[in-house]
Amino acid sequence: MSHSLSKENYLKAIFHAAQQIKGAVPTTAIAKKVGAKPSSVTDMFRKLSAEGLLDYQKYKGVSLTEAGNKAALQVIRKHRLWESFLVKHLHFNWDEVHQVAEQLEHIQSDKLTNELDRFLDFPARDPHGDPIPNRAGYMKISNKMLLVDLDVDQPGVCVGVKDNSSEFLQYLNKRNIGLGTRLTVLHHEHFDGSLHLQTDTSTLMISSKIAQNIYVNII
Amino acid sequence: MSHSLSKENYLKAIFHAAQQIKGAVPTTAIAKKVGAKPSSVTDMFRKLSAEGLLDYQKYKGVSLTEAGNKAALQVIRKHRLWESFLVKHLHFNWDEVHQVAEQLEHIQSDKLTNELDRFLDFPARDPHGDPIPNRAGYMKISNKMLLVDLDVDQPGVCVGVKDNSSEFLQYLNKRNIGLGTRLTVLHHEHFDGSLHLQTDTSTLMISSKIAQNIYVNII
DNA sequence: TATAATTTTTAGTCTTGTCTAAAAATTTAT
DNA sequence: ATAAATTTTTAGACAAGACTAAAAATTATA
Repeated sequence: MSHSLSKENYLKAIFHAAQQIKGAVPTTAIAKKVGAKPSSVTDMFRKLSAEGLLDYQKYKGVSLTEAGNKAALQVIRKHRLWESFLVKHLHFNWDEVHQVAEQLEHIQSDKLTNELDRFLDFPARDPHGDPIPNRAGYMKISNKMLLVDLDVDQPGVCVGVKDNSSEFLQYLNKRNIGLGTRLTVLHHEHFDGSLHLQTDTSTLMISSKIAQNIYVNII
Repeated sequence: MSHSLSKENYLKAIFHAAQQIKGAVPTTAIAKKVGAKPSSVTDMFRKLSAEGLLDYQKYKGVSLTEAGNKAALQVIRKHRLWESFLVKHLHFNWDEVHQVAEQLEHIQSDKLTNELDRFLDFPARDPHGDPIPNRAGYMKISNKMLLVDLDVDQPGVCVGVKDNSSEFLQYLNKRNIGLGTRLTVLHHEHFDGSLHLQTDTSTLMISSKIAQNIYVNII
């Protein structure tokens, strides 16, 4: 019932990739996510497939079986709970938690995970706004949209980010954008796609690339 | 500066063994502790020696270098801090923490370790009464003694255990013996070495073997 | 102090997870 | 529809950490 660190990383990567892509997840997509060569990924696809965690068809790609999906969600649950703990109790910033949570997510102890969940008072979301699966593996999907798709003059609130890299998060820190920040798009620049924003405290300009990595909900 | 999980386990095992034995630590002692065959231990001795963490002399055994000692203490620090966290905040009993702490002690993040230490308010001892090294690796040695060596009618207080196995700790739970329990030896049975004890709430009899695994301080 | 018993090391093998280089399949472009 | 480009797989190798079996060194015994 328990999988190696490496296998858990593959399952997690496949889970995340499957949410962005339509059909089966191709070898190269996972190679990029886990930082391995495609040939290594093929090997691992075969192993996980033999364990009943993946459906794998040569040259087509993979998808998670129900068992694989469940395993991936448990890893994601742990990752997000630990991130929450680090920010809430250990003075970590949202741009510092990822690297440590990548380690902590592999600790095997149901009691630890569930007690941590209780200790944090069963948080619904992690410090990046991502939903935390409950102990049954259930995670509600939210109907958030990308800032770049928000209509002009339609007020929104930042509820998450697509890119969790510390570079991106630190950029947002500098611009005073975080979870809960209210934003209104004042103007879309046709020429380069950049956006002029109004926040509660100031106006600012951000590039289209940035706006493609910020999730908002309409208020 | 950072070592593999397996290497950290060897360093820790050597540290603990060195405290019980006089001179160099022999291959077999470590084989037992880490659960590996002596030939594997020899291999690892060589590797750690090449990294400057051990002094190794063929057929003689090993001792920790200053670097090795420091590395071992950092692992022990993390182990004991995590045990403290599990008991204090996550409803773990002292007989349940070891297995999980064995995993958590390998997480690499100085910020995590030091913030955890602060969060716990810089505890001096873990749930078994063992001292926790500070961030500089300094750990004060205590002048505790074994219960079996306590004089008759000399009141003492339980300050730790030598055997951390859950079997032993659960045995103590059943007998209502824990950290802080006050004990007085009423009588030493000559025939089998067993002890008759007086606690605050009752009198009980324990075997010599048990008394050899309980540390006490004189009150 | 020889000889026996034990401990330690050596030599060779295995598994996991990775790699490179080359072959095969698929997709894209002409 | 065929050639070119890309993706994926195969084949063979390697490092870490462990194992078994056998050899060598040490320690204990008679």
